This record gives sequence, structure tokens and C-alpha cells, in this order.
Amino acid sequence: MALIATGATASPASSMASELMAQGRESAAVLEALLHGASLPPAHGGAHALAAEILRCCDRALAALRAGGDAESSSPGTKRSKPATAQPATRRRRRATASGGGAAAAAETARVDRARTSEDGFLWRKYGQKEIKNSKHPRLYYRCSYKDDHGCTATKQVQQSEEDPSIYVITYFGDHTCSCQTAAAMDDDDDDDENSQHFVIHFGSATASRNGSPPLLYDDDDDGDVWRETAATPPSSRQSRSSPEVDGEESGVKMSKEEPVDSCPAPSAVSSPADVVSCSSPAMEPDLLRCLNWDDDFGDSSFVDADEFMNFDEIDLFQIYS
DNA sequence: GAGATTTGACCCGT
DNA sequence: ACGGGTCAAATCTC
Repeated sequence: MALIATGATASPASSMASELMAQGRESAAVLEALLHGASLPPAHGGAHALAAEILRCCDRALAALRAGGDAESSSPGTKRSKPATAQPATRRRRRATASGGGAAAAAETARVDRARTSEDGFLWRKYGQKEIKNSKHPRLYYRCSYKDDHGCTATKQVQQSEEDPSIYVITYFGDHTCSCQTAAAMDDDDDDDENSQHFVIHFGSATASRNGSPPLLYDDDDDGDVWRETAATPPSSRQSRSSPEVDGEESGVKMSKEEPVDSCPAPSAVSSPADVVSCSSPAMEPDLLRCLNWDDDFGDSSFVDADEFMNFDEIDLFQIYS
């Protein structure tokens, strides 16, 4: 389907994606009926489940298309030319953990999130960036800022979505064994914990800013989406020294954006085993669509338009899957 | 000077 | 051989 313009046509992946999207559409139809049924309980239990299923289907479809995606393409980014002098032998030590306990090996426990921000309330330190073949955007590598202090093995990879650059595909590896969640995130948790107990990411009030911590509202973009407009500072001047990066090196810059906190709230907390992101405030709903960029992701799909495909107006559920 | 990011190099798996 | 993940020297900002 036209969901993703990757050029994958009639491949097994696209076939699978089609099936998934068909399934998702069925669920959406049920959901729509439910929403128009007037007597939806406040809890939206059924709607939540349906929406989650729809999102899951779509996400898997996306993943399938990506996995089987086109092989043509974009040239790898050009790198700095190799220095004339060879690096000393001391430079390298074996990548002992990379394959064994590292992100790659932990693939089966990876949790994938698609969001408009890579913010999650944890403290991350960027340790690498890599141009990925067939991908327009580099992949950013982060590990827990407390890796050294607490041996926390949590890592994450952030990459801009091909389909919608304003969406970030965030893959988490490992679990946080530290308590490095930011105070702001903690506050957010407290705010409506009752609404999101099992949620990985929860959109609470992103304005929480204790101890001078910036509000958790930024994205990880390197390529200039709307948030980047405020990035007046050079790349390296972004974060304050005393506080480790709050998820994403651009954070210190992005937060200056005047975007209303509620409009596209940042995920403020990520815990390990969950799959759903929730927005509890109905006022956020329209903006959730923007967060998801549903229109952008699926706007040119076979569905006439996003509204016809799915109406999220009454839904206060956001997405993510693992 | 400390601590963070940048980025080419290195290494491993396929 | 290639792609991707990580390392670590260089660099930057405060």
C-alpha cells in the first residue's frame, strides 16, 4: 500500500503490511462504530483496546515494510577522510559487549517507540551517530548516563522516520538498573500515575521542571523539523554541564520552543515492560494526532483521508508498541 | 578543567 | 566485503 513510499512493491513485506493494515482498518471501523455509539463509557476501555490494536497493526506494517524495504538507494553519507596518521594500537579494545550483551544482541528484547520526541525522562548520553544505508537520516546512539556509575545497560537508538521526519523511531535496549529518571519525569509520573501505571511512556504535564531541569519537551531531530527553529546555539553548546542530557542532545535547545506543552507533550517516563502511551487530557487529543502524525504517515494511503480511516477525536490514547 | 558531543576508526556479524 | 554498533581522540562550552 502507499503507506510508506519506500518503493517496496509486491514484496512479501508489503503483502504482510497490507494484511496488517487491513486488519487495522477493520479494527478502526469497529472503533468508529463504537465512538458513534454514544454510550461509550468514560474509561473508553474498548476504544483503548481497539486503538491499541490498530496502532499495533500499523506499526507492524511499517516495520514489515521497512524490513523488506527497498534495497536501492541512498548513498551512505560521506565521512571524514581518513587522517594521514594511523591510530595507535591502543585505541582499540575488543568490542566485548557489543554483540554479547549490547544492543544488537538484545534485539529480541528491544522495545520500539514512534514518537514526535525522543524524550522519555531518562538521562541519556550520546555515544555515536551513524549513517544507515538506505536511510536518509542518521541513527543516533544513546546509553544511560549512569552506565559508568551504576552499570546501567540501558541504551537506545533514535532515528528519524523515513516516512515522516517529524516522527522518531526510538528503539530501547536493556533495562534501566539505575534510577536516572529525571526529577521532572518523576513529577510527571506522580501527576497521573493512576492513569498510566503500566504505560511505558506517559504524557503528563511536560512543564514540570524541578531543580532547574528543563521542561521535557524537545525532539531529537538533526534535520530540522519544526522544533529546530529555535536551535540558535551551535551543536556542542546544547546541554548544561551539570546535568546530563535529558534525552537527546538537542534538548537544551528545543525546549525553548514556545510550543504549548500540552499540544505535543513529551513522553516523560519510560519503564520497561509496557507498550502504550497515554494522554489523559482530552484537550490533547487533536494534538495527539499531530504527535502521531497520522495524517502524514497515512495520509496518502488508500484510505480517502485519515478521518475516514480513523477518527481519533474521542480517543485519548497514544501509541507505541514493542 | 570537567563533562558532554562529534565523528572517524575499529570491530563483529552476516 | 559490507553494514551497523561502539570506541575514543578531538573538540567544544561553561
